[in-house]
Amino acid sequence: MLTNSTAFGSNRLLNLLTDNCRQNFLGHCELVSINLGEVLSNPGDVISYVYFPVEGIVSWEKQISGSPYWVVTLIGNEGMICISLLLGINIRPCRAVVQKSGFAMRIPAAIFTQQIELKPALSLVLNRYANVVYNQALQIAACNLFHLLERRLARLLLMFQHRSQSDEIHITQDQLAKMLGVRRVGVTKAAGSLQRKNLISYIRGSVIIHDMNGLKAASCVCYEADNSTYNDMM
Amino acid sequence: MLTNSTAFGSNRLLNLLTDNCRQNFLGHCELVSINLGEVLSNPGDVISYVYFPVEGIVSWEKQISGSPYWVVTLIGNEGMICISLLLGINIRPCRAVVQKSGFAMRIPAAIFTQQIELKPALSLVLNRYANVVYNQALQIAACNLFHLLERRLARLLLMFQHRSQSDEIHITQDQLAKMLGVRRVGVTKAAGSLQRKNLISYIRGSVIIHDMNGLKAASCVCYEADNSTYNDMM
DNA sequence: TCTGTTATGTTTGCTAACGAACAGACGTAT
DNA sequence: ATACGTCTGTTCGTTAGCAAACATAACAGA
Repeated sequence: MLTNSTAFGSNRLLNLLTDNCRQNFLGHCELVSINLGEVLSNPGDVISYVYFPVEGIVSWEKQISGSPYWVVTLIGNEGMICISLLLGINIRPCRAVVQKSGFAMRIPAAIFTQQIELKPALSLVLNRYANVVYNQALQIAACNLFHLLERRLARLLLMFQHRSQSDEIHITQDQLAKMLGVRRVGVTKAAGSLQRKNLISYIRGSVIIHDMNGLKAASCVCYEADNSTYNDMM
Repeated sequence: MLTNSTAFGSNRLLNLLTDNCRQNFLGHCELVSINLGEVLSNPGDVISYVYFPVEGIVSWEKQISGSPYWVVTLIGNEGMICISLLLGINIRPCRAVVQKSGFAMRIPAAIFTQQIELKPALSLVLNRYANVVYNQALQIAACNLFHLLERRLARLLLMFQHRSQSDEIHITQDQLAKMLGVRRVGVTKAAGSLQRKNLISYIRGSVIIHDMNGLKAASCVCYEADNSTYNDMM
């Protein structure tokens, strides 16, 4: 039983609960390490565990017939995987892949469902988060429709930074391209442009953010919009 | 008190309830006419009523800062407006505009919340629909990212047809363009192409679908994908 | 019938992003 | 050291869709 999570960081959703409620919930959780490349969720699978990251980053990826996977959002210690269980749906809708190693609290699906029913405070918090997730989906839908690649790339980099609290992101242009649903060449061009503006620099497999405010200005409104939605709701 | 809704058509979500449960729920509803252009929901407003269309079509529209409104989905008698109340969120996230006149059952927000808590069967059905709505959002996000305008237009026309059970759609190219988040000229071009393939024809303010199967083939996978999601879940 | 408004058609030039292919630079393992 | 795989840079030709402007056609009301 885990009573102290500070040694591994903590999950911001669970932090919104009262100490009592959180401790009780954590008693049903297990701390697991999540490792780069690990797949926590496969679309169509029955949900066995719900994850609350406390460190590291997980990508939430959608695939539609005839197209590759692309990243809907990144999930760090501000969120959870997967919310659909809140609605009583026990089938995973998306793929979740670890993009930065770390740790997560995980809880068996059945116990999670039980806890939701027992603890109104818990479902209150998580319902609000579910609403954030829906709004994020609408935001990225609009973003895909209206915003240029360079801005979308800037947005994605900021999302990484925000969730890792680090200015260095270990990722290749090819991976970024797949996340954004575009060609690698497109990312090379956009990243080159951001570098020329002295906002970022990169070498083989890692991107360094030099000017966060500049990058915010170069990104689309969606980064700030998502953050606002989260802060307003939670 | 409404005990018989057949005279006005019915709502497919409510039809999934047992007769008893539905009759009881409808007792709290009021049948109202919804008229072309009427705005049922404005983003940011407090939710006063929840609507269950029984006839007609409502568009669910999102706006992000710096860009115009575009249509996330169309809602007919297969759906409801707005689901966020299911999660206890009483602020409207999107704009809802009547695109085809008809009727809807409406229920005050407070009573709706009460009913949800009282009737597990009701919340079961609506939770499933909420999941459909989330998946639709992901689908349109991918659609905006990967699919060509002509296919997206075909998709939208099929969505209209499906919800109105009519091959004639009263709408201008300019309105279709706004819905899709593109220029009117783009729609003129795409619609011209669909017409040349003998799938549709159109005159001043109305589009007629001549070959539904051909139009399905010309549309993107998203139309069928959304229908499958709905049918699998409900 | 005339006139103003709305809907559709078409053009020109431009840009973002695509697909495909290739070259060089950097690591790492043998 | 060499060889191989991976990552990044660059090119060429193509296309979808943008922005703006203008032309035609249909309808509605005075």
